[in-house]
Amino acid sequence: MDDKNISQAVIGRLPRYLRYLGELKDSNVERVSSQELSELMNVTASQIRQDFNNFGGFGQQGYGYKVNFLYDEIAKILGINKTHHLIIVGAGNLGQALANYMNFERRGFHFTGIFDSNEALTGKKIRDMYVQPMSNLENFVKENAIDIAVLTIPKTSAVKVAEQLVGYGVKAFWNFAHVDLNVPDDIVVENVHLSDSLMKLSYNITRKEQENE
Amino acid sequence: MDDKNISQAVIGRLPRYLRYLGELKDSNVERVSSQELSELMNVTASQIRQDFNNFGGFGQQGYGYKVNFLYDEIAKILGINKTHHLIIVGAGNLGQALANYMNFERRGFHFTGIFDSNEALTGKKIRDMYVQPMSNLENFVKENAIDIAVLTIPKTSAVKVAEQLVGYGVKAFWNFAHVDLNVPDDIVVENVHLSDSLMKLSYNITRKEQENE
DNA sequence: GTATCTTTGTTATTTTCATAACACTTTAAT
DNA sequence: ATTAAAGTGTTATGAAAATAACAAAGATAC
Repeated sequence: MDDKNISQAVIGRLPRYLRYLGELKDSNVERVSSQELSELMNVTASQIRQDFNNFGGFGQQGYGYKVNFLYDEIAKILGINKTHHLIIVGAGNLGQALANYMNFERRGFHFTGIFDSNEALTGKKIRDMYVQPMSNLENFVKENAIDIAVLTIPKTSAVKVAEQLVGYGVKAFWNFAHVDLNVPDDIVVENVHLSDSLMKLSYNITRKEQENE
Repeated sequence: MDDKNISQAVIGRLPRYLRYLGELKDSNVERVSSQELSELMNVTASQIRQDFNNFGGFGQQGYGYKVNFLYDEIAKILGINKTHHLIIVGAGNLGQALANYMNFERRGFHFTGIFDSNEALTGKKIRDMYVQPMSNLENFVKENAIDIAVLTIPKTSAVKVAEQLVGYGVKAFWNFAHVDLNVPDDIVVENVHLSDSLMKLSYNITRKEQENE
């Protein structure tokens, strides 16, 4: 498994492969060819083989891929096995929803705390956890070796809070705030800009409408 | 504004341009060059000029771009001015959060209804709206000319519900269900697969960790 | 066991996307 | 007015990504 430098385009496709492989697994399918998978997923077989080969090739010529093995390998690449400690910063609508909705534990993320600057929320029970005030943040992050922060706070405070969290030792952000974080290069940021996504939808609707004229 | 065939790569960058231009606007900046914008946004000036030129070019040589004008043009391209009618299907954690959190109205989306198959939720007040049972769906969509459905239901029901909604006249989906919808080509789908995003984060953390060894 | 078929891994080609280069236009300075 | 500087639109080049092609490996059938 040589990890030279895989493009984010490839990485972005891995979770989808994993999803389909999981379904095959659940249906007790033992083997699958790139051809079959390509028809199922609506991508080219060539791309599938290229993608897998970035990591060394998981198949057997003349046979195909063993579903279980392939699934496990991709899961490993994605780091699903590794354990990380995660907090949610911002216990508003979205923060609460993610706390309840995402199954962090099942994905190897230990969800250990949720914080909000609005002290009216302090102590509110969410899932099996109590909202903490921001004044607890520094100690909590340091003591619990938190490496991931989910940012569900307004953009006005996101940049500053992210900088603070980096200072406390956080290594990665799942950023829902609608702003670009200002963090060092060795910090990982995955942005989820929902309003950007909605605008793309808007564009594509408009385009389709124009096409049908 | 000739609309030959703009790549989704370009479209995907437009919302970010819009965001930065909005900030410049708010700071009463009147003009901006591709060079300045490139430094601000951390992209190449060349890419900015190329992107804008897909739509005909909005600047003046030797001067740059007028911030207000450019902002409005990009907003127009993204179809922010158009009005659409939108419902949320699935009033669970995520559905409720989006109802409260997204400012649909400000983006030209008329949010007109929210539905859930769990009848215990029927009548629950969310924002200024009451959760409706799925049995209302068909009539509501047809009578209110709903063109967008936000899907925040489990993947087990998403595919079927989407097919039904297409039958009722829905033209676009903002899909949060972790599954690929099966809809005709003329239907627009924008997927937000949060767990995929989380896996990408996971991968990149693992990668950074390995680099630092 | 041999021959045929399947299907991968990998190399070659094509297409798409990003960057660089530059001619031409406008602005600004003297 | 003339010249220099700034900065776009656009063309040319380079890089990256996707697809196609194919040889080698293994599976299957007889």
